[in-house]
Amino acid sequence: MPEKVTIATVARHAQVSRQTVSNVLNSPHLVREETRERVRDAIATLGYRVSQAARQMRTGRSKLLAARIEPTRDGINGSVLDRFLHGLTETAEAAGYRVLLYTAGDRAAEIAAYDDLLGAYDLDGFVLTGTDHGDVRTAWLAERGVPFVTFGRPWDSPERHPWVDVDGAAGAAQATRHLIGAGHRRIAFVGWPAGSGVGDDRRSGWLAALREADLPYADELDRRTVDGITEGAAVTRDLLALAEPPTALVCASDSLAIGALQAARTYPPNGRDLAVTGFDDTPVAQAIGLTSVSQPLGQAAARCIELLTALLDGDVSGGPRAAGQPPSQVLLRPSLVIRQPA
Amino acid sequence: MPEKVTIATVARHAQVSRQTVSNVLNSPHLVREETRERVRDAIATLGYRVSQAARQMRTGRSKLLAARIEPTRDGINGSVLDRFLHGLTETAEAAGYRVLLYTAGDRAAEIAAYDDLLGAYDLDGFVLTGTDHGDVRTAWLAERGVPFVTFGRPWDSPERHPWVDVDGAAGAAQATRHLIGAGHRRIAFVGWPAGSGVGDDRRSGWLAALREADLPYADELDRRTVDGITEGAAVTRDLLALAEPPTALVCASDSLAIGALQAARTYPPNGRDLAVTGFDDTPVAQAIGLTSVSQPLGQAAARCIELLTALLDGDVSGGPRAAGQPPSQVLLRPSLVIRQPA
DNA sequence: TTGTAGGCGTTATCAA
DNA sequence: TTGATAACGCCTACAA
Repeated sequence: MPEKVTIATVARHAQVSRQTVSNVLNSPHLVREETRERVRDAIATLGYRVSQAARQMRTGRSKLLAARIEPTRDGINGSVLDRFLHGLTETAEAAGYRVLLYTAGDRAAEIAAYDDLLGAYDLDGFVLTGTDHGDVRTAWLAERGVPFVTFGRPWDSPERHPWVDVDGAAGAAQATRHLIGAGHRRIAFVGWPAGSGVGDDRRSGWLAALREADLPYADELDRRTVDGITEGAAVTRDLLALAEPPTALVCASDSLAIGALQAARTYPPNGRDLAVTGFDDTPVAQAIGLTSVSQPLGQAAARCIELLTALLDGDVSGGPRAAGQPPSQVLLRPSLVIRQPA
Repeated sequence: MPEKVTIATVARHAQVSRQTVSNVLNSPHLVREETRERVRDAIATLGYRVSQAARQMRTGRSKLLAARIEPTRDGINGSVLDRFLHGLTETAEAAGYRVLLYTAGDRAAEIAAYDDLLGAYDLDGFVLTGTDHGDVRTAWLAERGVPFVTFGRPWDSPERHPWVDVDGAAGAAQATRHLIGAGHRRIAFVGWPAGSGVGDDRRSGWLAALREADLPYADELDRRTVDGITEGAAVTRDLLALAEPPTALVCASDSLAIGALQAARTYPPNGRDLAVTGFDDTPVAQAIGLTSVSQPLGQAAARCIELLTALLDGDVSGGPRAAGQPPSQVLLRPSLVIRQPA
């Protein structure tokens, strides 16, 4: 059984003191080049790796970040988080961090999870997803000076913290313009109940594009419902039954869009032609040839890590954030993936 | 700024020595009940949590498990891993473990990741996914006595290690029987190139069900291709062009099944009726009303954690596994989700 | 430029 | 039943 390789093993092997090895690791400029090389050789041949546990005890930094993995709700939108997580892990690795997973049924459980993770593993920071109005989580973390970034804007509270988000309004506007360009004049919006930051944002893009093209706003074409395939189908049947039905739909999610397509295809007696766009470019959209707004999730994840590590490096103490530098915000532009229904 | 609560703080508060607090935590039976209560009160009021880092230095156990998050390959099958990971995290939490994520482009990178994770974070164990023939990863881990479980059977090598898997043959057989029950007599199989353990397994279920029903095997109905929508469509067009085309298809994945459906719908001149079953019950299947074989992923994840923690508890030393108890294997039965195409 | 001493929070060992 | 002591591997002073 091979002996555990510590900093002492390396020191012995390279004929230097333990401290010199530590210097090579943390402040290489202090060590003479020749010595440095010798130590690096020893490290390589012995396969030494610093023990994060031991380092953490001295420095208080664990090089661990946390992210939540949600219970695949809808199933369709689930893959969004999946791709985001993958990007997060990849970028974090490059920055010398690891991502720890946690689950939480509700906000209270999530805060309990923070407490546990912080206490037991001394996490360096958090990446929160799915912000909503009056998010209690950010308040809790900010209060304790825990570094964090959110993927999603803080929708109301003026709390200032770093965040990354995708411009949903721009995405919806692109989709709407695409439909207008294809000759549509009556374009409905199917979104989520007012009050959902994300939903309202996307709706505003639809509105803006209509205005831009001098198309009138009609209240009957502005619909809200809970997310889901069946809900999307129900709303669509409603819309198609109007005296002057829309010829195209901008949907706030792929789930709604799929429902819309199904409803249109089976609308009595022989189905109805209806152009539909979705949101999130999920695998389902890809599979059925649905035009959808694609979020740059890999990029978003990378920017989250960037922001977080910047915070971490400027905040070695772990104490409250220095008031000096303002937190950064990043708004990414989505892109429209145009497809032909298969 | 609140002082950091350590075992010493608790000891002072409860008027005992540090060691007694440690005993309350790890060997409560050694401590008199009255003292125990006092210490527990102190722990609660102070909000003390043991520092995993410090504990790890003494015990060598990190309470950390690792799992790989794959780059959403196909997009469609990606969500399978997603759901598995969620189950893993949830069950691990209940067992007092946390899940650390890592990525790896290929097998070599994956082994490098093991090395890093083991060296730096001193991980307690690994959950591997997607085993294939002659998996080098399991050999590497076994050689070093690192505890691990695979989700997926070791397909050839007689290496004995704990694993959890879903009975793909049983799933394919169920799908085939369902089609037979619906009156189909010419049922094709669309799977992956021979040599893929998972693919061969699923194919064998189709074969068995045919035999069971005294249906003849026809070579021309036994197809293999790379996974993907377009590939599935191509194979299906091929099949439909046969002199005696099949009326139903059992597919080894939802991707292939989707391709098959698209090909059938657009088969000249007016499309062709074709019953299709998929595999994995992905969100896409749900969305388009595809009958598919569903894997009990949450259960699989839970069994993985069970097996792994059992290993961990019996293997405190971290050394080679005790030869005494044979590793456990778990084969779960999938279920068929029957749907009507929407 | 390199080496020595001490301590981070915990648990194992041993003594009281 | 409880308490003192040492050690896990590392890093930050400080001294040489």
